[in-house]
Amino acid sequence: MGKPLELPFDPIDRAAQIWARRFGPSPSMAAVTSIMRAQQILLAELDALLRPYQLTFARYEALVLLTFSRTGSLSLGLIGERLMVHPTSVTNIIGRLEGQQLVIRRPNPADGRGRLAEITPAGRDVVERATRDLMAAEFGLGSFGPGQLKEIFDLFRELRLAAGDFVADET
Amino acid sequence: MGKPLELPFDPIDRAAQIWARRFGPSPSMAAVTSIMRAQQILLAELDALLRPYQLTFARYEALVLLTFSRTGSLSLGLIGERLMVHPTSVTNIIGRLEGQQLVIRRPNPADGRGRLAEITPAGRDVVERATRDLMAAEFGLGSFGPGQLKEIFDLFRELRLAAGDFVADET
DNA sequence: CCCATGTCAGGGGAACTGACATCG
DNA sequence: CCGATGTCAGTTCCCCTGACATGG
Repeated sequence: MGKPLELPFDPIDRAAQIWARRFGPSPSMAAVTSIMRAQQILLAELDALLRPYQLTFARYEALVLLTFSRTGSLSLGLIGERLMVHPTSVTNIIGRLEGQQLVIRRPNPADGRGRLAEITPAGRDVVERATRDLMAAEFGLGSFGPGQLKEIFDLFRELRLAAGDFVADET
Repeated sequence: MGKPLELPFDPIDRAAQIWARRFGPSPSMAAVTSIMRAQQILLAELDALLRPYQLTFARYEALVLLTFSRTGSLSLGLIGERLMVHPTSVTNIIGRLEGQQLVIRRPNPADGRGRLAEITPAGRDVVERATRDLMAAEFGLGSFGPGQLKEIFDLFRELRLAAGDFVADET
């Protein structure tokens, strides 16, 4: 994780002030910068928590998704769709998980072109333990209360909706 | 940018529901996943806006920081501190900007070990034009109102503070 | 001598493009 | 034949570790 810098001021807030004098106020600029930094902090923390299991957050997400399926197996295309990652990234992620024996690739009986990724018992075990650690660490969001967490989710749900990730259904 | 998937449901929300049945409710999980996705969407959009100028967001930030300094030049160490990036990443970023003639490296008169990165007129010109584009696009956050932007900033300011990026001073 | 600054080499991980074999 | 599914090769990018030369 990025070492504590302990600057005597908020660098993003300071940049926003100079920015306002130079280009005019732009609340979006401060907001987007803080989102970038927050993601960086969180990803570093999650990856550190997952390192003992030789997992990255992306690979962890794929494993969890597999445990959610009834048969423990999903086609690669569907995995990419749910996790919103590029097809070649799915190939890469599943390939690494297979190398770790946490997943095996099987032909898709329902479609000769496709292949299924199936989680192994070892994979289930790793998910179980890693999940315990992540939940204990509150996914790096321990500084927030339940209300704030919902606030974050709701705010970004709008953004994801506007970006076309999904179409609205539930209110 | 990731093509619009247009799923008929919110994949993160669905995962959160299954998660709750499996491991118990974890609002942090849904929140952190949505932050990751939001950052991915925003970064893709910013990079697309900056592509005509051959810039990434990281390089753009460095250029902007240089325009903020009185002399148009800063030591590499200070750049890394303000942008919160690793020293070797600073070397890389400045090296690329130098290759694009947007920056030049000069010896630091105040410290024989150090070097200054100084923005060139071409660099200032690119910042000017890129900034116009980014502001017109509201940094990808056009779906938010001013109140929501401040909300985002304030929420993540807490997180950055907790992570030790800086120490509180201003209210 | 110790430490700070910056550089280089190298590895890991992820994203994307383009091309391709395979099969529906 | 057209199109979807995965894969592979190759590129870019960012992050980090370790080693190092240089100078305070």
